[in-house]
Parts: sequence; structure tokens; C-alpha cells
Amino acid sequence: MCHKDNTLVLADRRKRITIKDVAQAAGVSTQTVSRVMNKFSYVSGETRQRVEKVVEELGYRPSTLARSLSQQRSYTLGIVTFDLKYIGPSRTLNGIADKADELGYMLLMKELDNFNINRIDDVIDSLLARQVDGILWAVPEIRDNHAWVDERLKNIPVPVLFLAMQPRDGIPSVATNNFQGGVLATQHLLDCGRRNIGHISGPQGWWEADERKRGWQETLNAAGIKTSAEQCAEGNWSPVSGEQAFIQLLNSFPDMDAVFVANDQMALSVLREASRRGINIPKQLAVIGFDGIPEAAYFCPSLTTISQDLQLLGEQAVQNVVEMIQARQGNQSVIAQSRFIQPTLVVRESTK
Amino acid sequence: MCHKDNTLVLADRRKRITIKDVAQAAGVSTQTVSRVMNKFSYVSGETRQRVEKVVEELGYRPSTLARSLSQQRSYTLGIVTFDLKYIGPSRTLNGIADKADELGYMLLMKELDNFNINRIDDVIDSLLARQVDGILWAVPEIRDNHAWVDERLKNIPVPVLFLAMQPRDGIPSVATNNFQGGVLATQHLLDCGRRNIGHISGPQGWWEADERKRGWQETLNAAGIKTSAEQCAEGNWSPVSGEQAFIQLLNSFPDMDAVFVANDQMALSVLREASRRGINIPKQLAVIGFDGIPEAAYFCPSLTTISQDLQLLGEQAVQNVVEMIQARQGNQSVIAQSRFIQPTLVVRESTK
DNA sequence: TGATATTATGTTATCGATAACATGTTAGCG
DNA sequence: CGCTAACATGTTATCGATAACATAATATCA
Repeated sequence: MCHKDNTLVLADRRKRITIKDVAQAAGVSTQTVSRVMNKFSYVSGETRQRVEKVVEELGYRPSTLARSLSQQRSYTLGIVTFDLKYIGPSRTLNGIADKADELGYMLLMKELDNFNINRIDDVIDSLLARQVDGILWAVPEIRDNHAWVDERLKNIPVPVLFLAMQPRDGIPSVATNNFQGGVLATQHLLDCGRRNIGHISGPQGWWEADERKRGWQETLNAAGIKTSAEQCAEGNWSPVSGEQAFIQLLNSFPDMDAVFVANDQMALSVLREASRRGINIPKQLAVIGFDGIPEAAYFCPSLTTISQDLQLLGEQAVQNVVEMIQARQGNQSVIAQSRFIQPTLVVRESTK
Repeated sequence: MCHKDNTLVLADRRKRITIKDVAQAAGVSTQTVSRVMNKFSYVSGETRQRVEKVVEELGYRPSTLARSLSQQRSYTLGIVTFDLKYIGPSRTLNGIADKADELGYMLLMKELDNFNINRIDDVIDSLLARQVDGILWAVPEIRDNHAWVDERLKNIPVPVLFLAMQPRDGIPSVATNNFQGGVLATQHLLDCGRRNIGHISGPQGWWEADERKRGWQETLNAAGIKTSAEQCAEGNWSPVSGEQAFIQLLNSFPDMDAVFVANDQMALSVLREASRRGINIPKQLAVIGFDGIPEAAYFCPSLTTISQDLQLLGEQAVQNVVEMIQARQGNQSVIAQSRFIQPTLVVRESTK
């Protein structure tokens, strides 16, 4: 008899409770329920209460999926990342997640593991097929792996924002000012009285690595110091590559009295190899890193570094793309902006 | 006149190309287009080709969103993480992302930043509202923050798999065997001939921390060595807390000749503080960490550690939850399993 | 007091796909 | 040759919501 008893309905959890169930139970139309749920338009206090009571009793939760379909809007951001196993991208992701949450968006994540151009289309399509309102492209720029942008971007019907990409006209992006970071690092070493400043770079062709290197080079040149190939060695961000690059540099640039290492992980192995060889840091060799990982303060000696705020980077990215979404919503013209985030110098023992 | 010309249609990228557009252009019903897209059921070769050609020309991509609604299935996994800014969770996430991609699932991510119980319902509801097919709960178990499971879990209509949770009957989970890791670490120190083995633990009440500590304690007891409160200090995983705990331990347990530190980051600051105080490692004090972060090999001295395969953990988690989804799909009964992943000992200089 | 605005609610169409059912054609077989 | 199975395609209902439009009851104002 009490087939429609609420407790029984609740017990049947396999079946989703829809707006229709609520409408029926409250004796109103689905439209009225929708109005109550969205706190919008006219509903009498009495009806509202009745509906709200039923919603509560049945434990009704609207299907965002259905809403997305009918509104052509999902309140979801697509985010394409690269190699989360490194700490950098995941700090950025943290900022993205925080801000997205704050602004009421969810994240649909896709990891890109290689540079296959075909896959880029697939990834974008799979996000669009799920109606994302915007896309964050958090894949580092390496050689021409962003070349597709010129062709493809204009066919993507939602805003796309790029992280850690070289600023381009008409394309919105957010990045740490890596060049500036390279300048800061090198200038600091100069200020410490060093003149023979080497560099261990990230992989050539990787935009961020190239920018850091350029900062090093131009700062030295501006100070009237010539730079040559022997004063720079290339790593691939990993500790082991840093060790190799350092050994190479010791041979090719024996007068070196300071070295700017393109990330903290490689700098760590420089510190270690130096200690092994009895090179005193900072007396004989000053070392500065890049990134500002929390461990750097506990290396021995503690590592001077250029700290980049990746959390903020992620937050800014979300903020910007959401603004673009809203602008588009209101049919306003969207002005593509490229934003730089300034890194900061953190002085510790390795350059004292 | 050529209002329906393909190039024109393509140029109008604001409007989504739907299955209807394709059906009309190919002169078939939408159902036939659906059949072609899903390589299912009977379609004549001629019709198939015609439709495929139109699909290609118009650049049609089916809306996964609409499909999800009609199929009541989204091929999306909800994943709830905690504090991505630490490297651990993000290595797990990497494994999750890889496996999900391999199995054709996308990830809908939600970060949980505090232990607010109310928010747990919100988070789950927001995932369910988007029709996720399963949920991965990658939030560490701290005190009773998983207590909701008993009440709420049975009302969640999709499989939920827990990561790094204490195994419970009837609840599927995947975790590193932290107890076993603690045993491995402590046994290794015993094997090195140490008898006065201290411990720097993670935060009390944090399941993983407690398990590691238990491994330490029980191994010592089994070896006939008594443990007391003075032989253990508590940290909160961070380098700075590790330093404080170490200093405390040096005072409370002056005879200490070895220390098992509950993670590599805290072990790092132990190494540093020891070097500062002129304590020779490993001669006077052997140190072993936990986690196996890549930098550990480059600490000085390089750090012996218990390595856990978080990538694998993530992969296993996805594998399991997808199996549960498929079982449910086929109306098979789902057997909840708890799986442990064994950590391994990596010997380096700090315990030689 | 009648015209208009405001409030309150319902009805129908739509978002973009698939499921279930219906129908017609061809092929194979006894 | 007629019956059935396999093939090929179309029609209608449905997923769960919102948009657009329609309607009716009040309230307000000249």
C-alpha cells in the first residue's frame, strides 16, 4: 500500500531520483522544481517550501549532466597536463584545483604523454565532446610542439589558455618570467663578486630552459663578460643529468667560480658532486638553482634559488580562462592577454 | 544558393555539428549514423561509406555528454585527491591518469582541502551529478575521517575504491603495505648491527604513519628489544618538522645509533642536521627513509630508503574500479577486494 | 474600473545522442 | 515456392534537465 512511501523510495538507491519524481511528489510541474532549485524567477513561498521539503526527503540532486546538455554549458574546465610525476606540474595543478573549486568549476583531466600531433586533436576533441567550457593547456612548449596552435586554435569553440608558453599575439597565456629569473640568478652571482659564471641548462628547445639560459647569457654580456659554449652544459632536469652536466662543465670551464643551474633537482646533484670532490661551496663555487622546491632549504649547504610561484600560476590561469568564458557568455569581445609571473630570489648558504 | 555548402558549414564553427546534420547531409536517419559511429549492428557497406565521408567532411564528433545521458554511463571516473602539492599524491595521480587513458576513461577531479565532513557529501554528489561511472578516493586516512564510509557508502550507486586506506571487510581498497615497509626498514637496520634504533614518525592518527611506526615497534620487540616513548618523535612529513623531531630525539635517546624516518623529506633534514653537528652518517648514525623520491639518491650521503611504487598504486586502483564497473554492468556480483602493494628496500650510503 | 504590470505556474520544445521497436528487403533452405 | 533468418533502415520514446512560450491570478495605477 505504501508503495510510494519515502523511506522505501530512499531504499531503492539504484534508481536515480529525477526532477520528475520531485515534481510528482510535490504536486507541481518539473519547471517549478527547476525554478526552486535555481532560486530564479517567481515561486510562491508556500510552493517553494513544499518543494524544498520533498527535495530534502527524497535526497534529490539535479543531474549536472542533463543540465549541461540543455544549457550547452558544463561548468567544467578541460585541463591537459604533461608528466605529472614531476613536482612542478603538480604544484600548478594544485593552484588550478583550488581556484576552479572556488569559482564553481570542475576539472576534466587529460594527460599528454608524448608529442604526437595526432593525439593533440584527439585530446581536444575528447574534451569538447564533454562540453568543457574552456581548456587549460599545461603542456610545456618544446620546439614546435605548439605549432598546431596557429591552425587549430581558431576552430576550437571554447577559450583555450596556455601555461608556460612563449607569449604570442592574440593567444592568452600565463607563464613564469623565466628570462627574468635567469637575469635575477646571474645578477645575484655577479653581485657576489663572481665573474666566471657557468650554466647548466634544461633541455635545448624547451622554451623555459632556453629563456633561463638567455637570461644568464644576456646578463653576462651586459656586464661585459663574454659567454662561450664551454661555459654551458645541458641537462634534462633530472638529478642524474645534472651530475653529468656538472662534470662536463668542470672540464670545459675549469675557472668557473659560480654556476646557475636551471632547476633545483639538478642543483642538488651539483652540490653532492662538489662535496665529493672537495670543492667548497660557496667559497670555491657558488651555486644557484631554480624552482624553489621546499627541500632546497635543507640541502647541504642550503640552496640559493629562484623561486617561482606555480600555485599562483595555476590560479591565474583558471581566473583568466573563466573571465574569458564569462565574457563570451555575455557576448563581449575577448581580449587575449599574456601574463607573466615574476619569480623571486631566495638567498641561502650556497651563494653566501 | 550554396547555403548548405560544406565549406560554409565548416566555417560556421560556433554551431556544433550534430548527428542530425550528418544524417541530413547523408540522407539517412540519425539512427543509421549512430550505427556507423558505433560500428555496431547492420549497415550496408555503401551507406557506411557515404556516412563516413560526410562525417569526415563536416568534422562531426559525437557529443559524449549526450551519449552519457542516454546511456546512463559516462566513461568518466571521479577522483578525489588531497593536497596535490606534495609529490606523493601526484605520483599516484600519474599512474591513475595513465591507466585511465589506456582503458578509455577520463578523469573528473576534485580536490579535498580539509576534513570537513559536510564537504564530503558535496564532493560525492557533485561527481554523481556528472554521472561518473566510479570513484577513486585518494584521500589519506586520518583518524576517523573515513568514518562516513559505513553510513554513506551503501547509498552511492557507483563503485568506490579507496587508496591508502586501512583495509576493511567489504570495502575495496589499494594501499602500500606500510607496516611491511616499517618492518623492512627496521630489519635492515638490525641487520646492519644496530640495536638502538629510533623512529621519526609521521603525524599520529595518520594511518600510513601509524603503520610504519607499528612495523618499527613490532620488529624491535620481536628481536627482543624494548621500545619506549623516548625512542620516537613525531613529525608532520615536512623537512622542518623532521629537523625538530630529530633534535628532540637526540636529547631523549642519546644512545641512538640508527633512525628510521617515516618519509624521505624528513630524512633529508636529518642528514643535514647530523652533518651540521658533526655526526657521521652512517658510522655513528644510520638513517633510512621512506618513499623513494628520486632526489634521495642524490642526498649526501645518499639515502637508504623504502621505496613505494605509487605509480603502480594508481594503476591498480583504476584497474580495480574499472573491473568493478564492468562487473556491475554485466550484473555480476562484485567482490570487494583489498590489495596491498609491497614496498622495497633500496640500500644506499646512509646505512652502509 | 478597466488597463497594464507583476507574480505564479504549467505546457511544449529542445539539448544530442541511444534504446526499443517496427518494417521492409534479401538470401537460404527444405 | 513459400517460410524463416539475416540484413538494412527508419520511427518513436527516452535520458534529465532548461528555454521559450502560454496562461491565469493578483496587484497597481491612471
